[in-house]
Amino acid sequence: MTTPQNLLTNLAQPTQAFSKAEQKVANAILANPELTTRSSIARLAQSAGVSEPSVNRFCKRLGATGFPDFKLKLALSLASGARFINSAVAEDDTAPTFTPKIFNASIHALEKTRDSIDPKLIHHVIDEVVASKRIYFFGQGNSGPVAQDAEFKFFRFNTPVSAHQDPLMQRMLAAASKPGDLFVIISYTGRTIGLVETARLARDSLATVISITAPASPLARASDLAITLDVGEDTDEYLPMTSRLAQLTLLDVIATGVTLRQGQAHRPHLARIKASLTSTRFDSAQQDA
Amino acid sequence: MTTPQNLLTNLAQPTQAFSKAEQKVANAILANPELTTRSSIARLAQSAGVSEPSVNRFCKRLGATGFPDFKLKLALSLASGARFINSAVAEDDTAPTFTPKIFNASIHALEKTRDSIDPKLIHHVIDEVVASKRIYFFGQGNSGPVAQDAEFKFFRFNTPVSAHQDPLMQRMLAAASKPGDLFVIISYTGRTIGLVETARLARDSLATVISITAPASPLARASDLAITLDVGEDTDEYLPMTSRLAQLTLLDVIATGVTLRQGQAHRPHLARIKASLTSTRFDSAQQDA
DNA sequence: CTTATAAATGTATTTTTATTACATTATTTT
DNA sequence: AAAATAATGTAATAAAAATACATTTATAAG
Repeated sequence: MTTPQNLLTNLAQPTQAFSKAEQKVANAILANPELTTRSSIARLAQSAGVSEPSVNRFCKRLGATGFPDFKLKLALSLASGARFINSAVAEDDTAPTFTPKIFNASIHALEKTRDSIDPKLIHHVIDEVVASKRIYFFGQGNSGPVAQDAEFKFFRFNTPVSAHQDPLMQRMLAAASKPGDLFVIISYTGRTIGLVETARLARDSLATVISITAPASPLARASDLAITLDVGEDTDEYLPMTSRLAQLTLLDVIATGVTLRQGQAHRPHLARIKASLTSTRFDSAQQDA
Repeated sequence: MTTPQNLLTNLAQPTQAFSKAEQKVANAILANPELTTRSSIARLAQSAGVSEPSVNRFCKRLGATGFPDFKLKLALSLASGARFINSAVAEDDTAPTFTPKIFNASIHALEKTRDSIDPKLIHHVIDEVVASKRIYFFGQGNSGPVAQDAEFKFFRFNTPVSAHQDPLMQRMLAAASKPGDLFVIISYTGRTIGLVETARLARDSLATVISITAPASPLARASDLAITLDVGEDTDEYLPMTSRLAQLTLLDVIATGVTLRQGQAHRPHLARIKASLTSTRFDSAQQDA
């Protein structure tokens, strides 16, 4: 997550204090980074119009132990798609250019989330889910569908589960809750007033509240456990979505954890659900997703 | 998307017809692939207990032009997280081990989708969306929340839009449709009987039908335009989800395309929506997602 | 405007690394 | 068991990279 990813972007930055020869090398690499990863030092030196030791020095200056190590890091940096990550969609983009940009932004968000998740917290969350007698998923606006998706996922377990998007219903359920009830509240900002109040109501009734939300937000503070997602810079000013993918994947992680915890015991239950769906299909017993 | 990703997995497969010396090389690499990417051929030969040419031959057998090329491909294969991709979640996994597995599976699915999307098709879809007078998003089961998410995304445009999960409502709307109506039908399998019939009904009424579904499925055939997603091997036998992420991202791509197409004209409309949400927040005008 | 100094770059050499040609050893087939 | 074939290793060669050192170029002080 440190050097490799930024190597290419580093090269391109005009702020870099490169000497003349080094700048030539940087330009030659930037002209065709892909090729550089398969070039010899002699070839690159020639195409840059400098001597071989200059290339070597360039590599060392950028933190590599030598030219081969530099090539390796360059290849890694290319593979991680760093080229696109910071490039927001622009006015003059067309389908072939903005499509990979959006996918890369999503991929990047998932990578970031993956690397920032604390497994111990996940473990605790799974504990709570397994211990609960009833689960409610709450979300408003864009997070509504995420809550609904979670309902489908968790329906597979024997614990009663439901998702709600209506603020009034959420409030009523929270007020009427009791110990053993688990509320999973999803909000990107963690600042939606209704949801924060709902969390407080539920905790007043001694129910458990887990939130999937922004770090240090009011909702995070109002929860027993908060899984905080900082998907970061909204380069994507048009329509934020990456956070939802992170939320969905996170819920999948939790659901998987619960499945593993329950072990073999619940397999028949799953098979029954699957079987109940086959009649609605043309053929193939595969699950709609 | 071909060799690099599979290199490591290839090595590990016992089905591979390796000679004795080659097997030793494979084992030595598998013992520490990360180190191998930075090793010389001599070092690897020694740690494998074979001669240098044996290592070289091994590399060529696996499709590389030589040892350096092999190292490059190996590094790439490591970077893409290939290690985890085919490793399904196992019974004895714990939070620290299955969490990255699930994230990697999702990331892989998005990468695969990104590389398989035809921008021309996206372009056509955007054409249809822009040309439509009314948009309906249909999904059932797990695809229901996806449709709902799409509704939120497309609500930002001036075209009336709604999402429906109820089969009866879907059927009624399709039957009552007219030219200028656009139906976007989301189904992972493309075999849900109700949705396929709905598509036919809509087309009978001269409405346009776009589906996001499986290749060569009944639904794909019943649509005017079909964006087919083959997220592939369901290693993830527990809870399929990767396809939904691909669908969501794809819808985001389309929505972005529409935004770009409409250009500046609709900016005030967006600003109005954003403003209407601020009063429901603790502070910060940020958008819930 | 020179001259000392330091920085940057290149040349030539050495060292390391990878590949090839060929000999030897195992393995299979008849 | 002998011939043929495949597999592997040894030794030589070629390629690549790094180093030491010379030369040039730039910079600053007098």
